[in-house]
Amino acid sequence: MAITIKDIANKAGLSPASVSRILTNRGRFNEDTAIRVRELAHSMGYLKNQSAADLSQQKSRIIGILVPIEHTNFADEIIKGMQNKAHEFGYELLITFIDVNESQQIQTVQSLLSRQILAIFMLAIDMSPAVFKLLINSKVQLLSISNQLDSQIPSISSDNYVMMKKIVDYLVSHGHKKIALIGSSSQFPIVAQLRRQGFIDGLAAHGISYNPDFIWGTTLSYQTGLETIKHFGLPLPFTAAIGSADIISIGLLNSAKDANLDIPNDLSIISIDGTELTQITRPVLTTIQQNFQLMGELAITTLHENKFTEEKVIFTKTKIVPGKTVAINYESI
Amino acid sequence: MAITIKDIANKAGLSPASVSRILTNRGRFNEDTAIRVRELAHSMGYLKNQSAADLSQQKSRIIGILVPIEHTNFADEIIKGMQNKAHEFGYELLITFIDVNESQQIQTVQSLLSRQILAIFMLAIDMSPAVFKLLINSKVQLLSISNQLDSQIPSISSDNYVMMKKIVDYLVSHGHKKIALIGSSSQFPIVAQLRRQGFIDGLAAHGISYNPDFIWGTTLSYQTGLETIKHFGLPLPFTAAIGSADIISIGLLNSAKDANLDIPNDLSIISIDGTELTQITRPVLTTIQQNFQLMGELAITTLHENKFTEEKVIFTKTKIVPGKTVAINYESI
DNA sequence: TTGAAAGCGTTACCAT
DNA sequence: ATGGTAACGCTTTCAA
Repeated sequence: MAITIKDIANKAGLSPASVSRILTNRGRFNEDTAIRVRELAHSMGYLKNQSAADLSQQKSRIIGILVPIEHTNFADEIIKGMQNKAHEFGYELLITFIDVNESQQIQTVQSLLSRQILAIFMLAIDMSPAVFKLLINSKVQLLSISNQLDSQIPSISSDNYVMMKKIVDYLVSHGHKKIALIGSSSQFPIVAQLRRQGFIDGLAAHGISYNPDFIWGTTLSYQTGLETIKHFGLPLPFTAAIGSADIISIGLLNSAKDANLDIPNDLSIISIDGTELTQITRPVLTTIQQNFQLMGELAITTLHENKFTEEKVIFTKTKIVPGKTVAINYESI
Repeated sequence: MAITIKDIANKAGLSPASVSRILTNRGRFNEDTAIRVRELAHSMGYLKNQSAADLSQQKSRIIGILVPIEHTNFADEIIKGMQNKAHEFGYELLITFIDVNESQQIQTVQSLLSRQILAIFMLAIDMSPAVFKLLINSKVQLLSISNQLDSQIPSISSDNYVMMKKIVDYLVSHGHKKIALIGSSSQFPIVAQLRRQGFIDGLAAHGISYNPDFIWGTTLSYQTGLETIKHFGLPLPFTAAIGSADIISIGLLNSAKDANLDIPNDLSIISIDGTELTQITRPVLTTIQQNFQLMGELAITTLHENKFTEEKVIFTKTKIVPGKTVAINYESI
């Protein structure tokens, strides 16, 4: 049987109430006895029973994190950012991987909900309607990170529309006019829509009308990148391509190599995300880097400061990190 | 206020005890009333308060997973395997990332321990002594995955000694006699020791005496791989190198490319782990693949069947997956 | 098959 | 500053 507050109270000649106040630093108590109690607790090897505390307080300090099981590597960076701040403010992160199986999703979410969770953060996830309903009804604080969902649910992400315009500006300033967007042609997530619109508007701002065929590929996968060259055939009808995720860009790079293309002279590539994965390719990828770690930190601090009622949509900055995969296109100049 | 068992009991004209028995499928009850109660619970939107249940039972179904924050990507595969089985048996996984900061490690472990956890699984982790002591004293079931610790603690991993001999056999059968081992020269983890010994004994079995200088690199990092060529200088004194982790092998591959070496003709590379990362390089890496997903599944099933008292060390099989980075070394034939 | 009641460990209110 | 005690929601033993 483990040591309880009662045991400490007995040994200290105090009531459980006092010990509780001291150990949680709540309410009034004498600092001298406090020192004694803390000492005692430590020497007796006391460990708080968090279930009892949660039950008593009808709430916990747990934040549930939903991560897609096929998670892109940037999820780790977001979690890292959250972890830093969570530790600082005394939150616990309950990380759960969810897969596409809806019944499993529901079970997972319910098991989170049954612990009087403080909030649920969703990483790059598009919910199925059933799960969505479950979450909405649960009244816990929701937050979508690196993706935007319903406008009701607060989100932290990059401004995908603006980001895409920045990318187009960058490529156009390097002489590119025929540009492809790979991996953002699906209807969901909303991020894909925003990116498409930013892409189209970005081109239009330079007086370039976009070619619908150049928006291709539905999934953010290596395979999508790998199939790009084959899909369009040689010679490629564009001089630059935007990979909607690092793993796509790597696939694209590899398929270009397999087709004996010279990167960046035969094809310029710029990658969205800019995780460390982009540093291990040859040539090193030019990217627009999202600040995932900051997203994670903001998620926690904003929750902690209870700011989600005021700010529904929070953007973090992106920056272009030049690598060796974008060349100047002299032909069009 | 959320719906409780009492609310259901009232509405059903039963006692809380009966409702509890029905909802948990424990003890005896009338199947007809059971159907009614389950129906009622569902329609009222009942959600079990798990903290209360854990408190009452003085235990939980939570398994704590400790993952190094700089985790290699195979951690995801292990977790995936665990997740499958955990779902099947009704366990909850509480995944926590721990970093090198010891005080943070202690806090993390304590927060796990304060939830009457069922077991703690450690992924590729070497504990600091303080944390180790904490865990040992806690009496929870411990398990080390993909690493071996103290012989007291059960582990699931590949047989690193045998694996290394297999690698050596493979390289020798391809005509290599001068072989380097990159990234396993540190004292810890124990895995590194086992690999070194397997390497030395594997060579000895072929009558090759090993060159201590060829065991180089302490960390399992990209950087280690990247610095290998520079460290040894050109021409390389060996014809084949073993990367102790995929990320090392990729670094090695890149530094070889940067030095204008022709892989595999100027240098053969074989990588340990064989995660999907090895498929996105050019040329594709030859690897010895560990079965991480199976490790994860075995972790859960062995716990579930309470077999850890019988079997302390469980090995999963490894297999060589040929890529394009090992060539036959004709010179030595 | 069902119910009453005690108990899990902590917290918080109200007294003192 | 400290103590007594009810309460949190669920489980379990024992009795009916």
